[in-house]
Amino acid sequence: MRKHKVSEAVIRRLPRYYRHLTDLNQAGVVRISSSALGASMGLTASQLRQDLSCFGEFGQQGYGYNVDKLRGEIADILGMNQGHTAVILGAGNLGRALIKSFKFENSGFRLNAAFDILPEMVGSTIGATPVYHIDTLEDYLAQHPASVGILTVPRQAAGAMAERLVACGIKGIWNFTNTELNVQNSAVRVESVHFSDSLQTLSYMISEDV
Amino acid sequence: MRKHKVSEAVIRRLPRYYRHLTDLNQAGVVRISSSALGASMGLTASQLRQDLSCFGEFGQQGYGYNVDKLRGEIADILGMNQGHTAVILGAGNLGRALIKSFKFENSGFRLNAAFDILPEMVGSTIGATPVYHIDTLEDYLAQHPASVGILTVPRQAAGAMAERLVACGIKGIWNFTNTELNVQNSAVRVESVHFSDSLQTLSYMISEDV
DNA sequence: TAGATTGTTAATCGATTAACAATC
DNA sequence: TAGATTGTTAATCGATTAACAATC
Repeated sequence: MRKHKVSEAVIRRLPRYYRHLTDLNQAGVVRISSSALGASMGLTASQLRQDLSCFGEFGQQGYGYNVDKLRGEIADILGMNQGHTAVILGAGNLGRALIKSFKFENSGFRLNAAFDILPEMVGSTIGATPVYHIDTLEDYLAQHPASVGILTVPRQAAGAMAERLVACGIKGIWNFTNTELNVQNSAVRVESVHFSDSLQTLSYMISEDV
Repeated sequence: MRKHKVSEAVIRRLPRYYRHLTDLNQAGVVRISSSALGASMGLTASQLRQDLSCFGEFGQQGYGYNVDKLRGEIADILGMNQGHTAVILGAGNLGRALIKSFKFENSGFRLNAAFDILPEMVGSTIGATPVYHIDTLEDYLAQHPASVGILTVPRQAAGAMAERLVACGIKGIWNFTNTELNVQNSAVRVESVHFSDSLQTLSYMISEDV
């Protein structure tokens, strides 16, 4: 499906396309042109067509794109239909918020289990997610392989936990700790959500010139 | 301080520089060259020097950069010393996690208040942050202007809440709702944290070609 | 059919990298 | 002083935009 190496800029726009197409779909819109979709997203029609052309031909001359079909294609491209699974390490405030509120299914994931170290957490259930002791991580993953490990542990624990996940054969790490993880195994992909980077960027944008 | 229009790519690297310099500082490193810092971050020395040159001259030939001084300069550039304040709208799971765990001070912010609609939340205190009823938002902000409004409300409420914040003269919105906010007032900057975009990007990276 | 809109090739623009004189 | 490393100018590379033949 991927014709050649796709640039990161393109990849990071795919989830946005998917989000807008989902909205359009729910609003009952059946077809849309590249110029209409682009305009609503602040992109040129050219860019949108160029982006999609990395993966195939999804439109029809004179008509545009079928919203539902294109949405499905992008879901496929993003790997949302590959039955990915996840485990989360750290059931602190942020971990619990993700477990309780984040819709993993909407991104094609199933959250299998959480791991923590606190006796009062271990053995409990958050939503439908069981919490196990972090000592049992290796045993658990050997039985139930996961695609992604989510890191919501304290900063100091991040490196060690990442290593253990990699050793367990995880494919990707979704990193919420405020560190740059240096994962040796280059087959393992790391995607970080850095709250402070985001807030500081906003800070720059609203600040007075010094 | 800013010589000309600085590209977004450069701006988004600044918080990373700041983070690495903070780590170096805490590790007791006093000076660093552009090539050493670049290498540790996966950037070329050229890029790093080019980036910094947008804002001034912070290094010394034959020596490199003083870690602590450069860290301070970047903090200034990011507006971290401008006494920014924030209020948070929505004290649900994610809102509470941010209130309890996110170190606003480390990014130069003070979180003044939270707003929610639930009777059992209103009047309480989370950490040191008081929770008020959302109906009192306008009154409160008139008394205590805030630089940034943080949106951790449900998706459906996002648009209306954004409008109210803008009407109150907020400068920026830190958006955690899974929507693209269409803020009319172009002076108001929106910075979004889209969890699902991030996870879907990771999904793409770990997925098999279709 | 005529109008609309695609996918793609070529042109432009911007960002990254390389090179080097200046100098600590 | 000699070696190291900066800030900046020029060269390269990549991403975005424009243009257009193909065709629904």
